[in-house]
Formats: sequence, structure tokens, C-alpha cells
Amino acid sequence: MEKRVKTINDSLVRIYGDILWIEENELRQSRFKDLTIKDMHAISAITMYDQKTASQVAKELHLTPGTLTSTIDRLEKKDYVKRIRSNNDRRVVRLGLTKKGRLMYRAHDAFHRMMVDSFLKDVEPDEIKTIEKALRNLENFLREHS
Amino acid sequence: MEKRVKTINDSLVRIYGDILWIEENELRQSRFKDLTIKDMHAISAITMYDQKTASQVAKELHLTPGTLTSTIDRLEKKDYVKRIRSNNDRRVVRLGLTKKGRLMYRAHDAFHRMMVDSFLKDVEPDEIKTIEKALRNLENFLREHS
DNA sequence: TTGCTTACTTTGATTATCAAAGTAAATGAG
DNA sequence: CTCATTTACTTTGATAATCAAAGTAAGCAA
Repeated sequence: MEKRVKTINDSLVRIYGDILWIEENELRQSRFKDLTIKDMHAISAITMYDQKTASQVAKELHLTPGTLTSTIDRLEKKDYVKRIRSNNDRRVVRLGLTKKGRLMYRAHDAFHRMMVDSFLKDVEPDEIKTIEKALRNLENFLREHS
Repeated sequence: MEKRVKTINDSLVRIYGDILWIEENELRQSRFKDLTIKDMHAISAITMYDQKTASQVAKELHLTPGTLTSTIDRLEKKDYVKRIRSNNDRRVVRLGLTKKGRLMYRAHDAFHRMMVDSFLKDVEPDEIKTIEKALRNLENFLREHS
């Protein structure tokens, strides 16, 4: 592998591996000790805003419907998430966050904001375009392969 | 969250979530169907080159010693990895790849190479410096938080 | 020699996950 | 309108990854 490509690859691999682990540690030291990172990412995917359906969230998280059901059971029991039966279609479960869930959501979002801010530290506005281009490239690559 | 930061964050989150899943699918269609992505990442961490110790690999993968032992048991049984008892210190297990393991390693590396190549498509040499800077920033941030 | 430390393995329990079967609501063809 | 089919989710039963803690065996130090 060309050296530059290899360096960037190694960096991406390290970052990828470390992020989950660091998020887990931050979580354990926070007031949300009763959650795993998977729980946190479920809360993050549900979001404060949309009232997505269970199927939508399952797809985003690449989980089977059964697994999502048990994830939601757990988060509902711990009072982070609530199920809202759709009135249009009584089969559909829409998902929302409780007050506690919204607190968690904001805390996680704040951590991500810090992470991205650090990522862009000393990066000039016109350089940001380069980064956005590269990320779009990668997303396109992943889309082609899925 | 500032709009630009939010866009980049969302992009990173999508990429993060999709990569594992896509690697898993590629794997299932390949000649290495008997491996999970976790197995693959263990093989990737062991590398073709270093003969790292079990402890080093466990640390890199953020696994406990016990979990690493069972991972290695599995990969040794499937003939991807071999244990090599150190002669200097008979407690130490050094890890190496078998022929099959090296094949897998190269295949996975090739996929990563494609991914990074796509990431850097249309990115000019001087723009690559920007990307390297941003990745260094992120690695420093993660180091501070671990 | 004896006690302490290190490197790994074993054990037992827990938990996330999936595939497949089940339930209940919506839809559509006749 | 009715019944077969599809859709959206839940339940069930099994499997596998993981961890903490205890165990083993080798090295080290006094």
C-alpha cells in the first residue's frame, strides 16, 4: 500500500476502534451508567425530533425487528424511550424519547459536537470543503457497496 | 449545533454505522464465510508482520484477556492464526497468521485500500495535508479522553 | 526458597443477537 | 363485504461474544 494511503488507513482504523470504547467509558462515568453504548446509539438514532417507526430505526441500526423490540423493551423499562401507537395504522409503533431520554440525547450530542470541533480545529473554512468532499466520496463508496 | 458541524457529524455517524455492516456483507460473499467481522478485525490486528503478544492484541481490540483467549482458540481451530510460545519468556504467547490467515489479511487490506482510495478521490495532494491534519486532531482528542 | 508479579487460560453467568413462528391490523381482489 | 395476503411488530428458543473472577504456570526479587 502506498505509504500515505496506509497512514490514513491506519489512522481511520485506530479512530474507528477507539471511539466506541471511549464513548463507553464516558458513559460509565456519567449519570447514565445504566446504559450500554448500544443503548445510547439506539437513543441517538431515535432522536428527539422525528418519531420514527420501529422499522426505520431497526434499519438504521442494522438490527432485525426482534432485536429492536428487545432493545426498546429495555429502554422503555429504564424510562428513556416511549412507544407511541400510530393512530393511522395501529400496527405501527412510533418511537419517542422521554425527558430522561432527551437529556441523554443532548449529552451524547454534546460529546459528538466536541469531537467534530476538535476534528476541525485549525482547519480553514475553504479546507472544510475538502473534508466534506472526502466524506461524500466515502459515503458514495459505501452506498455502492451496500 | 452549527449546521456545518452537524452535517459532518451526521456523515461520520452514518459512515461509522455502515462500515461494519458492509464489511460483514462483503465477508459473507467471499471465500472466508466462516469468519465474523470481529474475527476479521482480530486477524487484521494481529497483522502479517509483527508477531505481537496476546496482551498487545487484547489491548488494541479493547478485549479482556479471557475474551482474547477464546477468540484465538476459535481462529486457531479454523486455521487462520497460530500461537507461538516465546522462548525468552514461556508465559508469553506470540501471535502469527497461517497461510490462510495471510490470504484473509491481504483481502481485508485490499478492501481498506479501496475505501481510502475512494475517500481521497479528487483530493489534491496539498488537500491531503488538510485531511491528515484533521485526522491527527481527532486522534489527539481521543487520546485526551482515554 | 518463598512470596509477589505477570501472562495467559478456564469457568460460570450474562446479554445481544438472530431466524423463525406468532399475532394483529391493513389492504386488495373478487 | 369477505377472505387471502401482506405488513409491522412481538415472542420464542438457540447461539455466541463477552466479562469478572479464579486458576495455572513462569519469571523475578530478596
